[in-house]
Amino acid sequence: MPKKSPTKRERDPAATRQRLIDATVRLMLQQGFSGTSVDQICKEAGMTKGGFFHHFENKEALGTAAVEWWGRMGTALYAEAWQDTSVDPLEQLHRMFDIMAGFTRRDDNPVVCMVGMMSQEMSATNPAFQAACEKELNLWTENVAKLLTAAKKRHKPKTKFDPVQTAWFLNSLWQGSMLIGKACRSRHLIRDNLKLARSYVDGLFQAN
Amino acid sequence: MPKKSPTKRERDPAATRQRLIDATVRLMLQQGFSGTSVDQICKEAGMTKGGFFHHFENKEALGTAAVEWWGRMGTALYAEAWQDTSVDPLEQLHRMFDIMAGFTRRDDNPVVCMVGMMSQEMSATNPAFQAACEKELNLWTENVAKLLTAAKKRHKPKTKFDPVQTAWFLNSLWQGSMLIGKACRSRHLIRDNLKLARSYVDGLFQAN
DNA sequence: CGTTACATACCGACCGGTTTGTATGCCCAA
DNA sequence: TTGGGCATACAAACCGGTCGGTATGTAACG
Repeated sequence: MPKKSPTKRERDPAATRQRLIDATVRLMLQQGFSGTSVDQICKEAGMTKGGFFHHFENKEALGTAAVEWWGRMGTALYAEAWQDTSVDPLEQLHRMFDIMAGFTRRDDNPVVCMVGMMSQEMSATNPAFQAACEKELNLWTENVAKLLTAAKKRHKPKTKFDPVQTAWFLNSLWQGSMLIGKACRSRHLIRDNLKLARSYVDGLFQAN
Repeated sequence: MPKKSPTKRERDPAATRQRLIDATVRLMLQQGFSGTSVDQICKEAGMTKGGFFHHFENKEALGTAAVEWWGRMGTALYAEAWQDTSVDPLEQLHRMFDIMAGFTRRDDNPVVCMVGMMSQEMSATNPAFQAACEKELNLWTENVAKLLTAAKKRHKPKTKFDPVQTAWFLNSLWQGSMLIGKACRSRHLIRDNLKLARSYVDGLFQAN
């Protein structure tokens, strides 16, 4: 936060560190973890190798930092839907679906999840990445499960269902949608799946 | 199918090629594509670099061959459910879910899909891989869509639904289940999702 | 049938370039 | 002046891919 010299190049280690993470996220979403080199990351961040290894012990540390940052950014994006407990929890879920559908309308970057990518590529061999990904996936699921539980209290469920199990169901569907959307180069497919997911959730409860 | 020498045959190029593909699949399921080196593949297949590049133009060619082989193996595994058109198509779908659930009970290797992994890791940068993965995912969806269409004729649908769209929904759910199952090291989760998927499909049609 | 000529299958050393990571020193703010 | 932020230079392993060579199977020809 200290800003002193207006002209000279600023030394802001926290910002530099974040620049490295941003660059990593940008590159990893495109090429995966193994496919992205430290040199490339440094270049993207306007930094040299020496500077990089000053901030991160190794490439793996950067990877976990990137996953954690992705998780924080994600919860921030979903916050609008998750945090406003004044509205009907079912409405909160609807808002969440709207946010997810909104991702498909942003042309700036593809609809992908770094956690999902990292899981597929690395979690079988790298325990640190596996744990980091599991944590983020758990977080998402917990939030959705909470909403489902709350919705269950407000609305009579049409049939019995377990909120946690259903939340994992929705998370899986979401991750799989992004996966297939990427392979088939189709945002439309993702949107269709979200529609079906929405009506699936609605169908859990009785009308009105 | 040329079969000449009845005795032991040292040189069997087709088998050698397959050995390389098998080794690739085995390693890639664990470490991904970029994470697996040609040297490693050769060692796993009991082969040398020179021999390898006699059979495949480059690493990418091997990758696409592996994806194609995975697709063929997959359709062979699902064949029992997909091909027996004598039974009720809804029953065919049930059998398919049983086959999928069966994957979670085989302790020999984790419940993962090479196409899904390849999609996440490579399809954004490598058009050949992207096309290969898209093709295999399309195949799976087409088969499921066919069954749903047939089921629609035999049973009255409870509400309107598009078989193709629903097939993509199920494919996404399946891929996402394997993804999350890997990250969370849980076969149980996959099984739960399959159960929900099964009742989702059942719920599309009227009872009886 | 036997020899020769050639194509195919495979080997393993090697190449240029890239990888992650280290050692060291400059530069600027406190 | 001192210590943290960052750059330069370099190391050592590893990468995909090439190349010369060898072993083996096959077909033509006498």
